Amino acid sequence: MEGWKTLSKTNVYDTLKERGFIKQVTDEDAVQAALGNSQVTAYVGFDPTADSLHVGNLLGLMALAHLQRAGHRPIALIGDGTGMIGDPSGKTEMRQLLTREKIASNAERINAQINRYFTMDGHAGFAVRNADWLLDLNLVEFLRDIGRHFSVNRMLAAESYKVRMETGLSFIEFNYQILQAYDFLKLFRSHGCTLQMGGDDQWGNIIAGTDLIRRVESQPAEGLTWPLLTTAGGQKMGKTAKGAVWLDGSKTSPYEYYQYWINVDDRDVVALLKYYTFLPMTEIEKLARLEGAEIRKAKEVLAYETTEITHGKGEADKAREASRSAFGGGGQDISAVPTTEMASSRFDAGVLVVDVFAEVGLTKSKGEARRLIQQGGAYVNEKKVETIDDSLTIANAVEGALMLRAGKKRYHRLMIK
RNA sequence: GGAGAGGUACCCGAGUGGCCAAAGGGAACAGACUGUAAAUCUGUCGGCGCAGCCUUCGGAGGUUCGAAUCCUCCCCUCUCCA
Repeated sequence: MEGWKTLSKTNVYDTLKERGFIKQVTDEDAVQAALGNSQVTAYVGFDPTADSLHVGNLLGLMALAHLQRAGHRPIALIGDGTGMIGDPSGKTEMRQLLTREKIASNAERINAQINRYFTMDGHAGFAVRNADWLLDLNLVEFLRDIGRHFSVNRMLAAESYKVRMETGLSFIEFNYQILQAYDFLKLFRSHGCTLQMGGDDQWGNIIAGTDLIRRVESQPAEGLTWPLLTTAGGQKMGKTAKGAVWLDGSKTSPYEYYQYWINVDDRDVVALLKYYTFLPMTEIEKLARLEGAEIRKAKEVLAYETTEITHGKGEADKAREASRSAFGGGGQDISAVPTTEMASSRFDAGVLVVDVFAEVGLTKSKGEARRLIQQGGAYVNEKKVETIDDSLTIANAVEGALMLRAGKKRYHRLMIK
């Protein structure tokens, strides 16, 4: 509480608003006043559907971090209880149910991951698991105490269930909202949590929670959503051809992570700087003034800052150097480029370039490698591979390594040992 | 449980005995143009020892010289009825 007074010079609500985090709010004046006058405990839920969070979850982490920086108390709720069911919001079909063990191990890893984004000392901020209170619920009791506050008519009318009304909605999914509302009530009671935040697809679920608290506790609770981000190209934020961009460095390397951000569409840069970095608005406005090829500088800032937030300064430096050296002069550090080792004996008789590209994962198959070469997109040490019969020997290596390139952007280093 | 519709490559979706490795679109990939951006144009887009061969059209069998296409059984999805 002491920290509150010293940190609260500006109202976080305004910060969130100018950075684009506000899409819908239950009661704007009330939320703004609360965040400006007192310490607020707020929560965001994270689903343990995978063993790592991805860029799509990052907005929630950023929002919580902003709150904590302003002296408020963030709670990260890991939905290992609701995860047993699967949130139908915005989905067109039933989500694959995960096993209990899988959810538990995912929750464990996500819990560890969240530490990176804000302090979770149990005091300034912390994580909770809803399995702790959901798994042992007694159905009949629950229906009497909580279920009676929900109107099926209203739930069915909700936008989030609309799509599913046509394709089918299972009973357990239909209950998801009730459980999420119950989570909010639970956190309200045990931790004085009065604000739930989430993506706009969560609006219905959040409202269900504030309504429930009003009904059973006769006290106000608020909710807030941020917009669901799509890139200028119409893609979901954080998705690439290969799938999600993960926050776990072993699933998406810091270098790949950096590359994801530097490759964003020009039109998205400014918005992304606001969402995904802590740079002051004045700084961002300066970057926003860049035009044409200069925009790349803003992208480099974006890539560096985001990589630092998720992977730390050391990795961010390495990724930046690797990126600079790979794309037009500058640094020397190529240690962040994906690397594979290969025994020198393999090179004695010469290895087909096609085999190497496929083996290293630069292409999915040898056929694809052949096509790549025929189309003139395969390079070894920056020299174009001319024919599909080309092979490599020790003589091609420079300081015991080969730099392979597929297309313009994908590099892979081959160490010979 | 009853009646009907359907399951085709990453996604959508044509094809209903040979001309089908399977139209078309989207996504993706490469090249040109660029700024590691966008747009546009061109090409590619199952695998391989690549003028040929192998494996695909929910699964397993069968008919046939020949099947994604016909038959049998099974699995799954959707709609209506109970």
